[in-house]
Amino acid sequence: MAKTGISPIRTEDYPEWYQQVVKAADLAENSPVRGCMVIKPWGYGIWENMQRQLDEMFKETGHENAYFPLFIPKSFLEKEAEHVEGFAKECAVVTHHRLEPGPDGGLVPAGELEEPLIVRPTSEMIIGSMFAKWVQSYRDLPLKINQWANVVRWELRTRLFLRTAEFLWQEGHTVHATKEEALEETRTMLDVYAEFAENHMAMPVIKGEKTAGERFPGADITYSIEAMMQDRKALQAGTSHFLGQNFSKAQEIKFQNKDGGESFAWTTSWGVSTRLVGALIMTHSDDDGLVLPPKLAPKQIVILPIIKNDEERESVMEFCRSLEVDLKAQRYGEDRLRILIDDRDLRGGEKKWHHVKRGVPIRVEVGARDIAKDSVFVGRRDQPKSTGMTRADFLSSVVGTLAEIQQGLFDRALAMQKEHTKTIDSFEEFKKYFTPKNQKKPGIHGGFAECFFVDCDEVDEMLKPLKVTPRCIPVDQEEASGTCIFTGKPTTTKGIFAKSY
RNA sequence: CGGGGUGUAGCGCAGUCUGGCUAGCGCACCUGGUUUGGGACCAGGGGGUCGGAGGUUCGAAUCCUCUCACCCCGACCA
Repeated sequence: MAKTGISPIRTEDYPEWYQQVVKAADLAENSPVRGCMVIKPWGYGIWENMQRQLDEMFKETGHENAYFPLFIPKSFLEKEAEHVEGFAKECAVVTHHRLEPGPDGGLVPAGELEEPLIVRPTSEMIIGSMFAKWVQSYRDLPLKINQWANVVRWELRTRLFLRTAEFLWQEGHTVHATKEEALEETRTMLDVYAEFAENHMAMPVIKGEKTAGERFPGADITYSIEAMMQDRKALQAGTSHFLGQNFSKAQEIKFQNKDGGESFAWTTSWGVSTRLVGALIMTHSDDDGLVLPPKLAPKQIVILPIIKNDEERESVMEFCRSLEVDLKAQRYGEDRLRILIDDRDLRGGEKKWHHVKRGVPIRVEVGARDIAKDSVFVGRRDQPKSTGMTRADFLSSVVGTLAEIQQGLFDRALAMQKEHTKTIDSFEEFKKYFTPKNQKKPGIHGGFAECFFVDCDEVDEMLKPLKVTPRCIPVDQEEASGTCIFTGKPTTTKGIFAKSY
């Protein structure tokens, strides 16, 4: 049997496979602080590419970046009732501002704060308080702000990238004069996220509206993009909220309109987080480790010099450096090609596996034999075999190859999503779909179920024992009517159901 | 926060039930050599006081008490 880069493999133990991929690819590790992770250079490099590409899309849709404080006065959070209820249980609270030597050595908190500060779990309240000052007239609208920040949600159970107590994200916050405009903004940003997921991450997603039970605390409408991971579970990869006037009323974000009257504004918020890195891992990676879509790979091509002895060292390195120069002169998408020459003093096989496990899309091996023929030996992460080709052919085809890999990853993921999405018309069939064959060792089962349903508490209760949740009500669906498979009531709503992260 | 489990070298583990040689093994690491188009081999070497505190004992990784951390399953969640 062929040796795999990762053990266990996906079908043996998916959660453990995930952890091993993160480790083998050197993306992140647990920190001394419970639930918090250290993002290592290779993992952070992926995030930086996501940031840069998303940021550009935000700017193109008329947003500006700003930065607001990490701390939120407790009283601010208390203003919007649903919002408080949603986040209160997972807030980190700062109550002191000084440490003093204690009686038994060590340090003890001193200087109690008059009002405790909350470490932001999200910034609607602190940003809204500033927006209230910034918005006076209809001429100040729309106000479209984004911030790149860290937030803290004191989760009980964490997993690297997928759910950590502290995570990095962007949060967009906008203010509009009319409901229609705010709704349009909410949907525009949902489209931006879907576009980023599909065209940059090569991850197919379903755009849809959240059910009442899954809505953001304080929102009137929450939209999300949902992706299928390789274990067929759903991952919410981004959300866009229409907040109605709930927050503007709680925070007095109001403006004078054209006829001199005063109106409450309409607000939105939307965000994606470092969870996307987790999504990327679980969408594309295989039993040999990480597989990266070229658009997001920190290095798209690694050049591996094969040096047998000191005599040939200089000529091989010379060839590699000139290859690097010629590659860097080319662009894939907006970016110059990102190249690494790995000249570490390691054995060839070991070095190759290092980059396989880290998901580098293309490896180029260059030894004296290749140089004599003016050729290179090229390996693709998405294919098992390497092939020799002339240096010129490689240089002229490489950008096309990257595009082909990017598209191939998307196609493969889409095929997987389609294969495991099933239309289901009875609760019996639904239960069967989501019940693993072997209860003790569930393994990979189920997928997405597409069903007619009525969004109500009764359905939520029926779903609980199955550990299945409504993921979303897809926005791109044809009008049709049917019967709710849970309640038997007539309905025109179709939803996607799945087990989820 | 409820149920279960685990803490022994950087990582993975054995030893704990039945207390007793200098606390072992694999991988990784360092040195020397042989190798080198593929995740090497041989030899030598460094590194741990057994999660923490207290207790029992002539003697504790091993027994007792307390405590901390992590993992899995629930509940909660981007």
